Amino acid sequence: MNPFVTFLKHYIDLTLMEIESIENILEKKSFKAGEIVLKEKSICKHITFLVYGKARSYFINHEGQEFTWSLHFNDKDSKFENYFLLDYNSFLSKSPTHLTIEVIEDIEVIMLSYENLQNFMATSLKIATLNNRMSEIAYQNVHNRAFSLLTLTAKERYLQLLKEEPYLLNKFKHYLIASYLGIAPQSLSRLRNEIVKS
Amino acid sequence: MNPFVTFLKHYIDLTLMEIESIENILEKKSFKAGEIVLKEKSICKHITFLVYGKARSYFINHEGQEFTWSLHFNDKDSKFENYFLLDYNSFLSKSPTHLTIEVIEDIEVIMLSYENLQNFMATSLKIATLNNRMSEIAYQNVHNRAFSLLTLTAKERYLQLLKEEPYLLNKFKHYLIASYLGIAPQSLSRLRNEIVKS
DNA sequence: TTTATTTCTTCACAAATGTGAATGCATAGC
DNA sequence: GCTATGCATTCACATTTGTGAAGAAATAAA
Repeated sequence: MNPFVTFLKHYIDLTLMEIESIENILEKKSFKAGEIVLKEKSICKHITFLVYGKARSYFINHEGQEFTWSLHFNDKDSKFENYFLLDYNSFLSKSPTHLTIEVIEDIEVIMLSYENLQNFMATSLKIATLNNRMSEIAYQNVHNRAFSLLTLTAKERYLQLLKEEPYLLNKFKHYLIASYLGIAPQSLSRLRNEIVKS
Repeated sequence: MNPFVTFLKHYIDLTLMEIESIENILEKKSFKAGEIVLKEKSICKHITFLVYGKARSYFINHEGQEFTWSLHFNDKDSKFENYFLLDYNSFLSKSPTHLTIEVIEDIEVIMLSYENLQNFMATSLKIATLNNRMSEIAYQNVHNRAFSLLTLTAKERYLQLLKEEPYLLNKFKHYLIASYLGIAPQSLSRLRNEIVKS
């Protein structure tokens, strides 16, 4: 079965007919390391589900500094947000995205276009509910992210990461982890050093 | 007409019958300055629409420090998030909230319970779509908040506030603005001073 | 108006984080 | 096994932001 459909079935019961309809509108695609899946200022027109490989999304500020928004991979540790290569904001409002999504290790993805999703939702309340549920989960993720950034120091954010997604440290370069935490790589080194000593 | 219904009509067309059904499940309520509308660790069971007055939601960390999550009021300048006194996160997942919502100036609100909303959505695709749309907007707000916190310095966040919601400075005490920006009141003073001089 | 209370600002100093350079370490390619 | 390259760490120093205390300004109370 299509891996994206398998994923969906964790969230909703689907009949065989529904599964077939969904599979008909999904598109499989591959990207090589270094390729750009979504480009800043473009409009995010697909929900892109990651089947294997690694990617990251990042934001570039006016000084050219990069800030990692999320890290993507698909394995037993993956959380909801790790599977999806998209800017929900741009996708929903058709506004130009601030994010760039870049492939770190060759990936295979399954894409679902905005139009196909809308058409499909119009025919099925069940799918509309699923979409609802997915945007709720996306909401909770970004809510937690904002909370951490507002209320925690860099050290506390690193300790939180150690506790809640320690596997990231093996999967991604430390300078990406640092950028994900919103700090300089040197600061991450310093924090790691302090924590080992204490 | 019920002010909440008036608000909803900016987002969706409603028949007279739908309006009547909605008005039947809405509840008007008042709170005095200093009262708590939503308490930390409780579950947020209502969408609470602010008709008049002022309130704020905040988070308390393990050291007792308060961080203002949002500021609430209802006038010509209000943005979507200013109208609603709720923790969408807790509301959607029925998890205990980390937020406290406190009245700053006597308020009147209109409350819609989770159960009533669910029942209503089940009978009307239109309302389900509206709910969808509202959670999308909520998503975009929190996304922007997280983006600012990740990529901007305190000074840049203050300049952004000056540009995008300058009216907050007249409506709320500066120590609340500071806490909303995630900085100490003294740091806000310093930034204001620097900006005047430059 | 006078006084009391709260908020805002300023200052000096402390703590956290950023920055650039130097070094060490690991890995890939030769 | 050797070398080149990229990454991680460490250090010294700069910058930003936090903190506590004091005074000024605004607001509320008397």
